[in-house]
Amino acid sequence: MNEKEAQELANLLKALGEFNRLSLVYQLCQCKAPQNAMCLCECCSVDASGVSRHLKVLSQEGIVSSERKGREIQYSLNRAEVSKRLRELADIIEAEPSFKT
Amino acid sequence: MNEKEAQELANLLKALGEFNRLSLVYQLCQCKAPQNAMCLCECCSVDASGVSRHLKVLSQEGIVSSERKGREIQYSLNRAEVSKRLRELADIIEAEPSFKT
DNA sequence: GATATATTTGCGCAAATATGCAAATATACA
DNA sequence: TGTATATTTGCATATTTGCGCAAATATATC
Repeated sequence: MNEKEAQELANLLKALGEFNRLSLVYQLCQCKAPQNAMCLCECCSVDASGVSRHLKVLSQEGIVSSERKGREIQYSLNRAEVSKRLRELADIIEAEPSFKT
Repeated sequence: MNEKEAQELANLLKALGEFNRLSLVYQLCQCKAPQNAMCLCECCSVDASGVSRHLKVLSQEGIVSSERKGREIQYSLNRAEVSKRLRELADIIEAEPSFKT
C-alpha cells in the first residue's frame, strides 16, 4: 500500500465518516431505483444545498454515481466498488503478518 | 441500523479516514508484536504529542488496544473487531433490497 | 531524591469543514 | 417567453480538527 493509495482510501473513509453523508448512503442503500436529491433530502437534517454538497463529496470519492434526468439528477450507490474497497481494507487489517516484529 | 449505530459507525470511519491515523493503523497492521508510541511515531509525520492524540482517537473507537508496560504503552490493532465492522458495512452496501423503490 | 525516558495535556493557531441563506443556473412545460 | 422545479454556487459564520511547543505526569533506574 503506497502513499497515494493510502491517501485515497483515507479520503473514501472520511467521505463515509460524516453522519449525514453516511445517512445518505444508507438511504441509497435501501433503494433499488436511483433517487434524486430532493428525495434524499428527507433522510438528512440539512437543506438542499447541504445535500448537494454532500452528494458531491460522495460522487468525487466514487461512492455514488449520478445521471441527469430532466430537471432531476438521479443518484445511485456504487455498491460493488464501495463494498470491494471496504473488504480490501478489512482483509489487510485482519491478516496478521508472518514476518516482521 | 438505528441512529446511534450509524453515529458510531460514522465515528469509526472518521477515525480511520485521516491519513496519519490510517498510517498508524497500517503500521500496526504489519506488526505481530504490540508497538509503543515512540516506534509508531516514525511512520507518521507528526510529533509525539500528535501521535498520542491520534492513538487516543483510535483507542476510543475500539480500533486499537493499549497496555502499559513500564514506561511504555504498547498498542495493538483490534484486527478481528475492526475488520468485522468494515465487512458488516460492506454487506449492507452490497445487498440490493428486494423491496422498496 | 535526582535523572532519564515515554506519554499526556494545555494552549494557541491555522486550515478544513458543515451549514443556511440567497442568488444563480439548468431544465421542463405552459 | 415566462414560470415552476431541481440543483449548484457564493458568501458568511460557527465549529471542528490537526498540529507543534512547552509543561505536566508516569514510570524506571541510579
